Parts: sequence; structure tokens; C-alpha cells
Amino acid sequence: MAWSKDHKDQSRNNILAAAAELFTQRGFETTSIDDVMTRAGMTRGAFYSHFKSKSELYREAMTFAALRRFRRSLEDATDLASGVDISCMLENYLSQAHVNGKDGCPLAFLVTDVAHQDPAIRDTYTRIFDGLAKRFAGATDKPREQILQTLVMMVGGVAIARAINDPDLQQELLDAVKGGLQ
Amino acid sequence: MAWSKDHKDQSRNNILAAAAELFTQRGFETTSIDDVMTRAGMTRGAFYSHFKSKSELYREAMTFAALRRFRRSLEDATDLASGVDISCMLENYLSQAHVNGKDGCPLAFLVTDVAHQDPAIRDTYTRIFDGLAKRFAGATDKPREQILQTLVMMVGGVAIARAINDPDLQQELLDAVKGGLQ
DNA sequence: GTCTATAGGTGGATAGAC
DNA sequence: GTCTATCCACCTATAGAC
Repeated sequence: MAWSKDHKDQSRNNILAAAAELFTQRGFETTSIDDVMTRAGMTRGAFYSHFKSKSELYREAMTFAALRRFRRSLEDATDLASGVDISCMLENYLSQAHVNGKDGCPLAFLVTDVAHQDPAIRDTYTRIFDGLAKRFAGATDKPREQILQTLVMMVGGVAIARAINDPDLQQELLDAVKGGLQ
Repeated sequence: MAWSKDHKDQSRNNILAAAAELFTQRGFETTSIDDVMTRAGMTRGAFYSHFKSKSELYREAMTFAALRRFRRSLEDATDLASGVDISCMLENYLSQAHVNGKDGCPLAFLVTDVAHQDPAIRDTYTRIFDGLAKRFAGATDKPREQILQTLVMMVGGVAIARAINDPDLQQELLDAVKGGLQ
């Protein structure tokens, strides 16, 4: 049935959006399936007809969040006249709005959380990171080593800024990273 | 009594050493007080005569791990003739032995784990990070912005390397960071 | 496909004996 | 100071009704 199929897709998408937000904000262990399903407007029992485990949900939510962020970032930084503006993407990524916002980059928001999880989850993280490095390589003529350095600065900068509790030091850190990437 | 005091100090130190290792390896939520106390050779009931909560233990274990790592790092990189060798410290920090070893730098191993915890824990992380930046400032004549960039590259590089599941990409990443810091 | 109910297990923190 | 025993809350995953 077409209606049933659409409804299931819609439910699945709601679950993924809720999971992406909660996992990036609070990490794997602190986020319960109940939290995710309540935010998606359903109860816990409905979960297992969409995903077979919490680990699978985490993996799909990471990919969902990364794709959505990448797509929005391209939209914001793309002008019909001048094409993609790299410095606009940097400004956006290294902003307080990103660091303290709701739909953060999973590479930065979950980096040590992922390191503590099972191999399948680390594989997913690896694919997202490597995919991003390859896209950057296709978009510029910089050597791969420099692309990796840039990614480390961006991801590391946002991750550390999130851990730090002092707003001034947080801003100083983000500015330092921006300064190093001009 | 002196004997009793020594014994308590010894127990406390055993708990901190066990907690430092388990927290950095597995994070706050996945490590239970029972795990820590078992590794320290005691039972869970004895815990609360040393620390008042799991959060307090986590904070003290972070400081313990950071101080121990800093001290060892200085020892390894210090030669009586030539003084402190910065490139030796970098090589050590950005090594597979550090990334895959047991007593890692909490700034790198716990960066998003800390971001998910309470303000007192984030304060402790902030103090450790800021203290390290100030020590670097006292040891070189580099501007503070460059010191922050270096810390982001080191901490971010190790954190991402730990999340990545592909040994080749992991090594490539560590090499790229080393290349950027020469 | 979604619901309620429950099985089966873990963990933080406390109480009281020694 | 350390032990055993326990309270109470929470979690993943499954079973079965609708």
C-alpha cells in the first residue's frame, strides 16, 4: 500500500531527526531509546519495527546528521553568481551558533563518544570523515596532507570549544582556529 | 594514626589510577564505580569514604591523568645537556602508542565525553586546557594564538585518530598533524 | 505499525556489621 | 575503612493485543 509505505517512511524520518539531535547533544549512553521515541511522537515499542538495535540507530543518525549538515552548509555558502564560498563555510562551522546549537556536526560533537563504541559505529565515523576529505580534495587543488590538517583544526576546534565552560576562552579558541585557516 | 593515614592515601591513589585508566578508555557512562573499585582491589561499598560522587571521582581522575602524563612527557623529552626537546614531545603525543595505549591524555580521550557532563566537570577540563596553554606560553616565545592552534591540532588529531577504525588512515592523519607542526 | 506490559539486567548511592 | 546487603531508578529488548 502506498499510504502505509509513506507513513512508515515518515515515522522513520522523525525517529532519525530526533535521534540525530539527542545523540549529538548528549552522546550514546545518556540518550535512551525512550527519549528518542518520545521526541519523535511514539512509544518505545514501535522502535524495533524500524531499527534492529540502538547501535544501528546511532549509525544511521550520524549519517543523517552529517548529510543534512553538509547539504545545508553548501546551500548557505553557495551564490548563483560566485559559486561556493569556502570562507563562508569556515565562518559557519566555527561559529558559536554551531558550537552551542542543536544540529551539530557529528564528527566534532561525537568524536570521543564514537571512540568508545563498537567497530561498526567507528566504521561509520571513518566513512563520513574519509568521504568529507575526498570531497574537499575534489573541490580544491590543495594537497591531501593540508586537507587533513584543515579537517583536524575544524573538527578539533569545535569539539574542544564544546568541552570548555568559559565563553571567552571558547571564543578565543574559535578565533584562533579561524586565524590559522585563512 | 600514621599507619591508617598512609593506608587511606594508598587506597585513594589506587582508586584514582584505576579510574583514570577506565574513564579515558571507556568514558563516564560506560565505566561503573564497581568496575573502578574492582580494578583497585576493593568493593563498591568502600568508595564513598573516599569520594562523594561519581562526578567528583571523574574530575579528580582527569586531573590525576593530566598531571601524570605531563610529568612523564617532560621526563622523556628532557636531556640534561640540551634541556626540553619540543619535537620529542610532539612525536610522543602523536604516536600510535599514545593513541592506542592505556594512559592517554584526557584532553583528547575525553573531549566530547566532557562536553556531555555537568558544569563542574567542564570547569575541570577548562582549567587543565588553560593551564597547559599557559605553560606552553611560558616555555616559548610564540604568540598565544599560535599556541592555541597547536593545542587544537594535537588534541584534535589524537581524538579523531582514536575514533577512526582504519589503521592506515589513522597513521596518515597523525603524520599530517606532525607535518603541520614542524 | 503502534501500543501496553514485562522480562531481565545494571548502576548510583546508602545502611549497618565488623 | 572496608565489607555485605539492599533500595530504587533506569535501560534494552521482546511478547502479545489491536
